[in-house]
Amino acid sequence: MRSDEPVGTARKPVTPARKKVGRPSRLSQPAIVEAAQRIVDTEGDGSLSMRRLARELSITPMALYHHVRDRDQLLRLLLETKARHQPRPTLPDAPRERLTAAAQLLYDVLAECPFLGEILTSEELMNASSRWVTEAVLEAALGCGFTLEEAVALYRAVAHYTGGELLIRLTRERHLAHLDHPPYRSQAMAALQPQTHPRLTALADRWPALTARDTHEAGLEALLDGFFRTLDRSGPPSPAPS
Amino acid sequence: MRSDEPVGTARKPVTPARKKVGRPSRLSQPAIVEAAQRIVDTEGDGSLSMRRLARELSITPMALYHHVRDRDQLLRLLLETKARHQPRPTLPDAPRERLTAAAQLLYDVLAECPFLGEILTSEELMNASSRWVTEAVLEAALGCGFTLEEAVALYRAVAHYTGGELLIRLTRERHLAHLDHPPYRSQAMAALQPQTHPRLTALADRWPALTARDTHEAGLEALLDGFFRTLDRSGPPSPAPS
DNA sequence: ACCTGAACACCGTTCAAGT
DNA sequence: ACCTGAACACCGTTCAAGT
Repeated sequence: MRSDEPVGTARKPVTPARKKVGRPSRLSQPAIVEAAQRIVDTEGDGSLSMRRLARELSITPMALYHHVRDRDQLLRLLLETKARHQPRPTLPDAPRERLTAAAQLLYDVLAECPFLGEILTSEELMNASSRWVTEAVLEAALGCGFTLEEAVALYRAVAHYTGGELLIRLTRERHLAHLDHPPYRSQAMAALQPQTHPRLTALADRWPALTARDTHEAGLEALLDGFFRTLDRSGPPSPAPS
Repeated sequence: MRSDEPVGTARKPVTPARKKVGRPSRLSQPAIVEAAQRIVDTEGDGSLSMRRLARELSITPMALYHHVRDRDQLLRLLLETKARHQPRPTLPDAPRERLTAAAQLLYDVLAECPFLGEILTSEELMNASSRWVTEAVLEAALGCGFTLEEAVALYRAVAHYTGGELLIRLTRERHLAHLDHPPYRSQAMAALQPQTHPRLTALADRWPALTARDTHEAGLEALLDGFFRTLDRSGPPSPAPS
């Protein structure tokens, strides 16, 4: 609920406490964002076009451009609004657990945004995501004893890992949904020659089961573990052997 | 060069050793893919549309659909061709170094594909990427003593991390290229309140420098380190404490 | 079998004009 | 200031017809 970020300002958001009481000029940035969210929820993010959105609001497509610079800005607005209204759980106090929870939070927040792939096509993940999640991860990392540089590097690694996982999973699900011909993977797997791809062919029939498992948490844990190893090395004595 | 995968088959690739000598019916899947690659190289992947491609080949857009099922297949074809022709360096023999090199290879191969984001919108990274890279990572992981399950989990974590990094970096660069208004990040950063976002505001001016650094290898190393830690725990005695 | 032409159902955005 | 209408320059793809 707190008004946390600007983002808006196509020209001027204005909204001067309402005109009087009559018609508050109908259109407003929040109203647009809300309508956009409605479309995404009911028809999927593939249906969210400026024209479709205008139709939803019963206005001309061009009217939108008075409250929003372009489609990119609309998508960012959408993600930020979502992130702002996301519940903010209290994180554990123990440093290591706090960091894990904060990193997991990034996943949870971003997972709410099926149009994430489109955002990525227009800006970085960190900008797109809500700043409070970033803040939580940095804070937790510093609390673990990482330096500023290390904390930022850690944040970025977590963001890349998380973003990659989500993008791949989301698009995979979307794709499988409306598919008539058998998934491309089956064909590709079936055509592998054992002599050039021994492990893949050996794995072929178990691959679907193996990749269906949710390994996000395990991978995240490994990633954080790896960063903690560098901490252990530099933290105690021993001035780095090699 | 070796013909490694099928992928093709819109209806039938045919190409019956050439008609005789006259005109080999002009259009062919390889020719289409090559033209597409030319467009991507010279005009960027944003320009690669079926219509633009048809213009490049001086044919009707619809003629393409005789050799390629749809735009999705064309993109996959493009990535596979690229991956197939990519040099295949000999990896080090030492297991750990071999795994690191194989994982790095995934990055190198995928980095060659600016249209990667579009592929992701249509299939998984592993399918899209060349199978030989996957094979190399699995082989290296097994050589390190991981089980099949662990090796697949490791591969997936590496793929997600790599995919996320590349997607974010690629789209960031593309975006910065044609940008008139100041990047969104500056605005967003400038508007942060110190009381709610103390570390981010403290970092604000150093952020560009910190995020410009290439931290891919460090993060990858950390991720692999983390997986090796689980190995150390289960490998020697001690039947898992908790 | 391979290709064309016309059409369908869309896009994001600019520009000039209305109130 | 806020919105409309018409237009520009595109998309991917289907369908019926030509050779």
